[in-house]
Amino acid sequence: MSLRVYNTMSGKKEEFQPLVPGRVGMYVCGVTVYDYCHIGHARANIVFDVIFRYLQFAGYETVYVRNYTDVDDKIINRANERGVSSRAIAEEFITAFDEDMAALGLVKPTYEPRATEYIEKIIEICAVLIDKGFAYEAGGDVYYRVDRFSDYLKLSKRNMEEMQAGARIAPGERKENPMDFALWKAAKPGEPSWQSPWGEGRPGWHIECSAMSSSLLGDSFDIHGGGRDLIFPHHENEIAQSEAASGRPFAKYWIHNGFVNVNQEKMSKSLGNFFTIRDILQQYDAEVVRFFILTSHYRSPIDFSDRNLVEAQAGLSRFYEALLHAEQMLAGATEETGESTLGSELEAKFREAMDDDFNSALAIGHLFEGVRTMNRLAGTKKFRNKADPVAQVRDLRETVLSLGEVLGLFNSAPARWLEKVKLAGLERLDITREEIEEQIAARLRARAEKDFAKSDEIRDELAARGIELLDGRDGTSWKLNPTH
RNA sequence: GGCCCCGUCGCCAAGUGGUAAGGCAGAGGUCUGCAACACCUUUAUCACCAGUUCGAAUCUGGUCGGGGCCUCCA
Repeated sequence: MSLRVYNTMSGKKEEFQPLVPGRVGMYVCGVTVYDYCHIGHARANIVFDVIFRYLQFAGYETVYVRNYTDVDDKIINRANERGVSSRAIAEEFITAFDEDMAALGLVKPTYEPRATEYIEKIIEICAVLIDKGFAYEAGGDVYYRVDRFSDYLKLSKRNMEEMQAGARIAPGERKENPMDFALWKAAKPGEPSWQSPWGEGRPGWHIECSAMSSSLLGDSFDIHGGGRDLIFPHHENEIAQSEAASGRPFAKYWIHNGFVNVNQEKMSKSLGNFFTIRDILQQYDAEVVRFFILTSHYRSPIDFSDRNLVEAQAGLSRFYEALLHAEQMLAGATEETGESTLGSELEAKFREAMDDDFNSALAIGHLFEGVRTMNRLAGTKKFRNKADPVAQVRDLRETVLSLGEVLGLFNSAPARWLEKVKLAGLERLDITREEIEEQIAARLRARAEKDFAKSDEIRDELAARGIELLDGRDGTSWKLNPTH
């Protein structure tokens, strides 16, 4: 089975064949660093984090580039509002971004370039484009001449006439055509600027990605990713710049992730349903957020809501509880001679799912089935003395863990993770662990005296407050009712 | 207006021609003092209509409903 990916350019799933066999170059548009990241950024970055991990797992030597846009109108505006330099704003939010991504458990890309580190390359591309007639200078600005690039709009499949009907030239711009876009902007007072053949100025938004991708991955590379909203104009313009400048095809596969809605509505500041990653991690475990995102296909829209997150937590807990149980059962196992093929069977299904355009939702479905098998085996009578079941549970546990690693899941020690989620939930329920333990002790006394009425009363009271008691061989433990 | 996407069990969500994965919730059972956990069993013909086909949730056309992009945006 080989990898197939959905390519926005063709609108179809295609056989994945990298330019150089066994190697992949992937460029993903990062963020403009002027504010904290929101749940939408979390999704995009988690999606490409998993694609990166899976490509490596599938044996591709992968170079992953994700940039920081650290010079931009929004950064400048924010800097002016606060009366600090735009560089200070950029630094502040690059640090915040790094913290957020680390909190979400993302691996580091191979390269994380900043636009301002590639000014020379940007100027070079602008000059080449002017040379070739694809761009022109006007009053210190440099614009891309859209009419000259016959493949323009091939990615977004839009219609030039229609687009022009609605396009306007903003005051101060000196465009030949309203559809032309800025490659270089003449400096205004107080703005960060660099010396160029056209005077002091700064790069436009799109050119930086052309500069960084060609510098780090070459003129042609395999995968270019980002959110759906970047298809037009950003990615369309990148294609126009890069292909016109190099005369060679730009990215081979275009991968775009779907949006995040909040309670069925588009997320926006005006609706007040705008959540930063920081907000969310106050309330939910990072792995729950990741799990939630990966249980839908990356191209589908997803709905961020309390109900959905609570469900995700219940699902992830099922994995950790099974992992914990398997660990405990294995700890006392005496048989070492059994055999198992269950792990490799599970891995084959997992690969098949992920090979089909990174279908993480299906892959997780297979993992759930693996968990059920594992639970069933570990629950058989005299389990510890049975050679094959012991080997099978051990095999499944290791496989679930290693495949989970590809998705960035199950990284925590099960007991610790379950404990952490439990304690976090307690704060919300307004009950302390001491209180619960006192109640458990009281109930145990009642049970010892066979006063089951009292015992049940205590249990029901706790249940009403969201705490479920579990009587086990080694005494009574408790857990939170996730749907309480 | 242009381009694009979606409508699968109470909820979430896979499935793009061969007769509907998985999770949550629910029901019955095993276990349990009774429960919970875990396990077993169980719950859909895929918005609607008309076509194509031996055969369609999957293809085509239409209807209804929802959403996105077209201005900065993951």
